[in-house]
Amino acid sequence: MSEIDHESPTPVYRQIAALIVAEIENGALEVNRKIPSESALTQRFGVARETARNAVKHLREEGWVFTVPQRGTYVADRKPSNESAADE
Amino acid sequence: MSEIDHESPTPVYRQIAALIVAEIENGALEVNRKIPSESALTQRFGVARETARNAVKHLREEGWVFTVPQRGTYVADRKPSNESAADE
DNA sequence: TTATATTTGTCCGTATGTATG
DNA sequence: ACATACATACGGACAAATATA
Repeated sequence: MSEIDHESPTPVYRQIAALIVAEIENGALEVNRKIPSESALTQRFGVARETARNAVKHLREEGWVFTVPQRGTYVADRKPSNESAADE
Repeated sequence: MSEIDHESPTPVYRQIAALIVAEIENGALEVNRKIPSESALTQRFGVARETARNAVKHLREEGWVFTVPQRGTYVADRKPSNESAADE
């Protein structure tokens, strides 16, 4: 029951990115919390890993998340913060 | 089984365009859905690719479809709509 | 130390579809 | 009808760092 429409003019990776943004905005994904891993997104949306990576890359470029190599990708805080965070 | 008449005074690309318009109007091709690719039209109507491209171009100019670079050509919506679009 | 699992990083190749010459 | 280029999407593979056992 993927929410992904492969026939849409909107690229699949953009659709996934939009869904994640929605979860960030509605609070399902909190600041400094990990978002689902690439392989998790791959399974959840039934897409190739490259597509999941592309979605995350897009979110990164738009400032929604930041990625820590070999650790994961976390929801970015747009507001000033005094703590490092991103540990778990 | 091509519905194309090469002897007709109507250019082949216009005939193809008309057939696609008919499919849009009878609902076979829905709004925001992809229309057949250029190569698909090429095979289906047994014409050169340039001819297929020309048909699509004609449809675009008449507002029946819109093309998203590197993605495909889609049936346009003539009515005002607050498209979900999947954000930005 | 070793082993395993997870996660991101980085390559390879293939296919489709459009854009252009 | 040909070739090239680019964006998107899929599939696979291996490496490196991290975490746990």
